[in-house]
Amino acid sequence: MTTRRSDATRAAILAAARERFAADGFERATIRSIAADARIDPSMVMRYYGNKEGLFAAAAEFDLRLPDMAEVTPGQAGSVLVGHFLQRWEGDDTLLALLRAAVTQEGPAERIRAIFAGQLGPLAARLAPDPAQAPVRAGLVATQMLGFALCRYVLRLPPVAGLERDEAVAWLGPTVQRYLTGDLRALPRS
Amino acid sequence: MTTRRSDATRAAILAAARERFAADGFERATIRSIAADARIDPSMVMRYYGNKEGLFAAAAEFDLRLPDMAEVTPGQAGSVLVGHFLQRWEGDDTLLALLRAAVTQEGPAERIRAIFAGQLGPLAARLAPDPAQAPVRAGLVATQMLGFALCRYVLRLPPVAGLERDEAVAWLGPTVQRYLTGDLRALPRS
DNA sequence: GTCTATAATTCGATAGAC
DNA sequence: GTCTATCGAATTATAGAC
Repeated sequence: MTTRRSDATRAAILAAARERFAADGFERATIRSIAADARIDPSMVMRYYGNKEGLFAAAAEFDLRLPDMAEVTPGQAGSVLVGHFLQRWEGDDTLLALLRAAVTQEGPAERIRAIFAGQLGPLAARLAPDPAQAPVRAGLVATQMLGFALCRYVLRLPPVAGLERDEAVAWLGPTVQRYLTGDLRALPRS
Repeated sequence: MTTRRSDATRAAILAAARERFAADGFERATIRSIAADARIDPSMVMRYYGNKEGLFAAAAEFDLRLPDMAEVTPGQAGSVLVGHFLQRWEGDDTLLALLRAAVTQEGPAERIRAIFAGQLGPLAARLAPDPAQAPVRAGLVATQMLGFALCRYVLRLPPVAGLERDEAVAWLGPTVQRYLTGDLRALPRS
């Protein structure tokens, strides 16, 4: 029994949940509104996912799908990564839902920590001059990428929200590159 | 009548509000809990601030107190600014309250936009090679500083939360420096 | 100024018919 | 599987006594 008759309904619920959680955050997104969007009864949500936290957990499964850096020139890793992040962020509501929820809920915060440590960490470990620095380097990349997403998609700071994608890559790429592979003592030319 | 007998009470309410909003976010921080912390009756909060939004607005007044960069070598602006931000963030709950609330409330989001545009923008205008680029440069600085605060104080990503202040300045300083004064085409050495 | 009492909503969650 | 009805809890906000 790999497929159930209710799979379509469950998928509709998750899609609506991702949209609502992304747009409103965890508290303000209500089970009632999610059910209305999915055109099903609110009690179905409880039946399938137990409670609101269970629904969020199911809706917030996420894979960064980081590109294989084997075919990328080491010096281009920063730009490639920034471009990938922007694409990943704009094509899917999940990261936005996760970010909005993580600010007030411990569960989603832990999920974000797991995603960045578990998926970005290994990439940093392969690129960093000293593998022992990988966690810090991955963390620094997270500060810049999450900060950019925060300002662009959540706070909508006009100058940041208005950047074209290639402008964003041009500005953030070197930053991420330095966090991944740069020497702490090698300061950029002013 | 520049002072009122109720000023002490009002100040106690605002201090408690900042703590609760910073720790719990806008929705989960309740007027009841804030009043309990301030050891006054919940109805006093309504009397003084009208409603929950009015209370938040009063509690979230904030001045970045950016240092006068006149006495700083232009090349040190990034590090000085990063150090100042960290200090400002750790000594006051207001920015944390503002960030947590801004993720789900439009009012606080607008407040953050105003703070960064109105206070960081002018500084960027004086330091940027081309004043026309000042808004974008200030916005980029915001992405890095807010992203760092998000990862360190809200999400508590271990590698970021564990950084010493001077380590943070050493990593972020050059990034902010480049956003403020760097040439887009001058990439840092890898 | 301060407090009690309560109105008015809203929401998560449950019980149970069909 | 689907829906109705509703419970129980929590919250903002108001009215009014003292």
